[in-house]
Amino acid sequence: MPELPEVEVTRRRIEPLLVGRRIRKVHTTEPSYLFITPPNQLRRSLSGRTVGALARRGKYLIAVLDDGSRFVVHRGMTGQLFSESAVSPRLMSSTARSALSPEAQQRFRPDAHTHLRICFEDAGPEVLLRDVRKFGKLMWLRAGEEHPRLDRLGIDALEIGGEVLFAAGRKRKTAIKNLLLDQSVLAGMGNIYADEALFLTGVRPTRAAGRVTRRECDRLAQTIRQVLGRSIETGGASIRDYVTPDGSDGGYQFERWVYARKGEPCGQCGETIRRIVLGQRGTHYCPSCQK
DNA sequence: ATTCCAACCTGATAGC
DNA sequence: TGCTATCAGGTTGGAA
Repeated sequence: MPELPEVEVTRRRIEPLLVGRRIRKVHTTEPSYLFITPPNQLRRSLSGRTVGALARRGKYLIAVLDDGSRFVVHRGMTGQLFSESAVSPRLMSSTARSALSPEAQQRFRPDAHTHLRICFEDAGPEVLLRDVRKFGKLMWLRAGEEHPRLDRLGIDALEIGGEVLFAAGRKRKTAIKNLLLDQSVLAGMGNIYADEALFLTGVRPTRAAGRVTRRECDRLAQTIRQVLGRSIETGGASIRDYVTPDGSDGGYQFERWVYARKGEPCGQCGETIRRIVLGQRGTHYCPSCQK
């Protein structure tokens, strides 16, 4: 679910719900693929701490705690981070929803997919993490501790320039789309925005990275920054599971040109949008606009 | 060094 | 209605 814009919007909006608050207690589910730091250790490490700041690196959210340790969250494909008071149909499964009265649907109830509940000393709302597929990652790092997942990240996609992109693509045979999704090159890029940026630059996703010219890299980098920035402005893309911390939807799904538009006419030329699989990811493009 | 691809997990939906 | 196949916004790690 969450690519850079969704993570950044979440960071900005959940920051006031975390920073300066002292954690009283943390509830978790049982150990699973989701927990890099075992849940019992996570509960122990977070309890009693006050959140000092909330940062973002690529698709990772990093809460810096008052003892210098860090709580790191990656939301994978379906991770949702939100306030106890959030209201959204996306926060429960459709089967669960259909069994409830309309009034009951308005109130979020922690379910089996709610893997983290952070309760605070003050009377304010809890902060929750829900992740149906458990592709997300939660870890706690002591002060100064490093981790390869963070160390491997390349330049933040909001800061990308044409020269870096061009340099990364030299002598690479892989498709330009795959290069854009490589987090060690461009931290934060994800499937939607890779497809959208390539469409707006007129470059076909299958083109070998080494065959993208310097000039195209300049335009591609600029387009990437624009697309990501615009999505942040609209609150991110709510195509499936993504909601902002208060439960409201983002708006970027209404602005996309090609992503999940297979079979629809291209908004620029009318040609039919195609879907192929590239690097195991659904990839969408206009065969006429993208060379 | 680079590229490919199975695996992690659950739910929604399209098609028959 | 029900069953089956396909699809989903991500990342890792190991094989080729």
